[in-house]
Formats: sequence, structure tokens, C-alpha cells
Amino acid sequence: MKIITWNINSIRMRMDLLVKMIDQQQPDVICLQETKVTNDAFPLKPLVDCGYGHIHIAGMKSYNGVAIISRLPLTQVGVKNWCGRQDCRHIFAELPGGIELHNVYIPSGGDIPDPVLNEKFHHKLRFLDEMIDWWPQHRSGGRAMVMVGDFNVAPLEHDVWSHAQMRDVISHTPIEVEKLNRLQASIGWTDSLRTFVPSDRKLYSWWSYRARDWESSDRGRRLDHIWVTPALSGSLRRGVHLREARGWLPKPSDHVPVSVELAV
DNA sequence: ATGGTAGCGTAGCTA
Repeated sequence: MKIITWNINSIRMRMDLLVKMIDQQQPDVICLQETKVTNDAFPLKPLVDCGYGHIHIAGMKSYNGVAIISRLPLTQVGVKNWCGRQDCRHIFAELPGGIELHNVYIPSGGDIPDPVLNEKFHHKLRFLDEMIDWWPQHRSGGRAMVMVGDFNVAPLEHDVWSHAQMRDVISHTPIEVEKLNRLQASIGWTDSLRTFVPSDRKLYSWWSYRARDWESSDRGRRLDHIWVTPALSGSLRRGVHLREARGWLPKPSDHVPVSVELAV
């Protein structure tokens, strides 16, 4: 089973690139973040025509929005709200074989790395705290689960272009890295991509639109993740970042698709 | 230290 997560930054702006990714990668399941479209305006038809007849979405006007797009049946679908908001950041579904799939878009957190001065950073940290408490109540690592998405945190030294220069930059500050590590430890999640790419090698899933040349400056961050529970970690077969998608024309997303294959 | 780009929706927020 091949699962791909991608922060697409508007599905309507990038439907052609989504179809290109599907033609090239043939995933069984696609999890999107930042679809930026209400459910009634979500472009279902081109995806159904590609063979993805099982689609679960939660979208709102302008911001956020998540989608699970599958050629395998989805059962037990639902939406999870955090921090008392209904802001379309987390949906889930069950896949064949009883695998529970969660697609999450964690808040970015704004610019100022101080939760007192910056309400957006406060929200991000509360979001992480709530998830840390929730997972052990919801399930144990003995359940086959996959959690994917744009977590907006690059936890490891080589998940950013410069560990030293990123210490005070939101996405790599010690406080949020510590919370992401606690989230990972909550029920023993495995960071799938780092089982395939050693932690001493640079690995990025996002490059800013603001760079003059994203490829030559290569100031990336690994914000997008695929985690699996211990029940599935032995089934991981392949995991890759589709770096070339950052250059797809005419208008690439600032994030690239991240893919894993599971022998299930 | 600053500003750089993109999307939504048509001003200014979010990233």
C-alpha cells in the first residue's frame, strides 16, 4: 500500500500537478493539506476519473483544509477538532486491513517565537499539547495506524538547512521540537522517512517561495511527515521525498509529496 | 535587520 502526503497549497490552483503526481506515482491513498476550498467547491470529478472513488474532505473558505483521496475503500471516516476550533486541520479514516489513517495540518505558528507575544505560536503549542494527551487515551501503539501531514515542525538537526541559524525560527525552536518529540513518544510513533534516510543526511520537504532560487540556495526544512505505530513499523518498505516536484511547472507548491510503501 | 513570494478574494490575512 502506497501512501503519499502533500501540502498542495490550494487544490484548485494545482489540480493538473496533482494528476501529474498521480500518473507518475500511482499511490493508493493521497493525503492533502491546505486544500483551501469549501467542501461544496472541492473538485471531485477529476479524481474520481483517475480511479480515486473514495474521498473524505474537510474544507473551509480560504485557509487550511484537508483531504483523504483513495482508490481503496474508506470506512469509519471522521473529523477531529483541536483547541476548540473547527478549522479543518485533522480528518481520519479506516483503510482495508483495519489501518487507521490520520491526516493532520498542525498550525504554522506565525513569526515571533514567543507564545506570550504571539497568539499563533501559543495556538501551535496548545495544539501539540492536546495531541500529546489525546493519543494514549485514543489508541495504543498496538493498533495499526498511520499519521501523516504537514506538522510544521522540523525536529532534527539535518531537517533544516542550518541548525544554528534556525534555533529561533518557528518550526525548529527547542520548545516545539521538544513537544513534537513528546508527541512521537506518546504511543511510540516511528518517523518513517528517517528509517530510510539516515539522520545525518539533510532531508527537506519544503522550500520557501521567497528564495530567489530554491534549488541552488537549498534552504529547506522537513515539515511534512509520515509516522506509523509499532504495529506497522515492520511493514515499511520504501520512503521517499519527491524533491523534483518543487520545480514542477507552471506553479509548484512550496511543499513536495512525501511517500511510503507498506507491505500490508 | 529587512524583505523577499504565493493564494484567496479583492483588503488584508495566512503561510
